[in-house]
Amino acid sequence: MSSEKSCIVRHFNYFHPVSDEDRELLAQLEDSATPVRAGTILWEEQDEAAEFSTLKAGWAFSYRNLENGSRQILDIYLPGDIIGLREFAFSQRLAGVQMIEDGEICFFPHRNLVNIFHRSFTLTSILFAVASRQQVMLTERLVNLARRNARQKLAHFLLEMCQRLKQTHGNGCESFRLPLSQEVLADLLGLSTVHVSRTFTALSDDGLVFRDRYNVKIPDLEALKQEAGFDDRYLIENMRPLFNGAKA
Amino acid sequence: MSSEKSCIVRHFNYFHPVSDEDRELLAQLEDSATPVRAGTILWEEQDEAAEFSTLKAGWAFSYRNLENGSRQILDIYLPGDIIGLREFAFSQRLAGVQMIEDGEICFFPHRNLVNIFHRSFTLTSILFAVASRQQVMLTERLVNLARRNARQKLAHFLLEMCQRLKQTHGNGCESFRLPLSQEVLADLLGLSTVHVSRTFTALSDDGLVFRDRYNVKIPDLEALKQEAGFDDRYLIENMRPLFNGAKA
DNA sequence: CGTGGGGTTGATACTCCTCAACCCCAGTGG
DNA sequence: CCACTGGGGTTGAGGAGTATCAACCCCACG
Repeated sequence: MSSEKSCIVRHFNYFHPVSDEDRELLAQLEDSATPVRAGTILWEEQDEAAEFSTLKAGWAFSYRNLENGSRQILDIYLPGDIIGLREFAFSQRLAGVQMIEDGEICFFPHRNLVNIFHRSFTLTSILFAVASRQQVMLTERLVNLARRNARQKLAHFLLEMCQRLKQTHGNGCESFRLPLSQEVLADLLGLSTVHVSRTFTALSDDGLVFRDRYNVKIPDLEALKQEAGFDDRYLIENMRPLFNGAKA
Repeated sequence: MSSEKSCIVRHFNYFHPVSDEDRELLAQLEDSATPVRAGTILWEEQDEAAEFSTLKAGWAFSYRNLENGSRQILDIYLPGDIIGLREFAFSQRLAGVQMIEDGEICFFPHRNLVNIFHRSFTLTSILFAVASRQQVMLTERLVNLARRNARQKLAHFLLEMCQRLKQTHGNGCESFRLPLSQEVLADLLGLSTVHVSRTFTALSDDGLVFRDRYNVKIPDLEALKQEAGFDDRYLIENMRPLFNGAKA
């Protein structure tokens, strides 16, 4: 299971078991994994968009550069995540993607996606679920950016990350590694780096979050959830009922 | 074409021509249109999610209510739009939906979506494209909320709406109807109603936007696009290349 | 003719930004 | 082994942008 041939299967299995046949189909359609160094830009805005990719190892993020020189980070991608589904209906990239750490990625041409639609009902449903989940996460981030103050934004983001890490890598939330500089956090949360720093010290003064380099400690999870207005339901999808009722 | 039997086909045709066979399939799977009054709540957060719906007539919006009493509006839906795709992988609604004006909607059970995956490759691809487009629009709104000031937020939103209206209903942008109160605009843009009012008067003083009740006039489109940092590429999807290359 | 929803305007307060100085530390070359 | 350098982070002072509260206006509607 850990040395899975396909990049994507591990991620898919989280949604629904993948048959051997489907597993074979996936392996056949995706390109082989290639290593990428930290800082590498996988693609930039306005590049041609003809494939998506899956992260086999390492972290990455997608971003938009604005007219005024600022940058908005849109997603953080963890190992197993699918990158670039967004542009399926477009011929150009609408956001750039950059590696945060060394890693490995597989490319998967859009036209092969269409092959999946032809050949596997299960994989199609899973892909749709992945897109659905991404949209829901985006929605939650939108609310976070629009309606919460710096303290809540930061707390909410940390909780989202530790929940995601828990789901896919089994870490706990009390203490986890978060290899993001305060600049990245600022661009992610729509804040200045200065204010991110201040917010961390404020949260630390209140005993809610302790950050040392890339290590984050959350001693009282419930207290922080309260502070952030965090409700993890948006990260807990469940598509089994759909499958159960629909085979007929 | 205007008196289309299916709610959804008109929307789909915008992405790719729909065959008679597919047209029949859709008609068969969706429930019949039912009229709904302005203000009706189609569903609320945490309701069971087992279907999505298509707007045949009227405007609607989706929203999230926050702990602190504020409300964030997530999307504005126009006639022809699909509502609730977001929750495909979830068993609960994550956002409520309310009608802005009298209209008509069709419901479409999730499990029928799965039937489409089984039976029509073209419709599956279009559905995926619709999800893709929705995600892209959400992304652009996220950037708008996170990185722009009130003036730009409002300008950007007005431009997005008039572009969408142009695409689906053939209006021009110089003058169009926008049946949204300043309270709705505030909840949409993450502002207070007071500041929305001030921003309108500021834009009007500068000759960029004139609003009278629900009518909006934009005398100089280019000037406003400049002001807002608006680039319409995110609204102009194009999935034809995909189809052309993938049939084999 | 009163009532209420929607919008405008003014005064004040708070959140977060910007600029600038400074610190810490790891890596590099002499 | 030490001095230099640069990236990342912290702290302070001042200012921009937007929120909040409150009063008021307008007008459609019963």
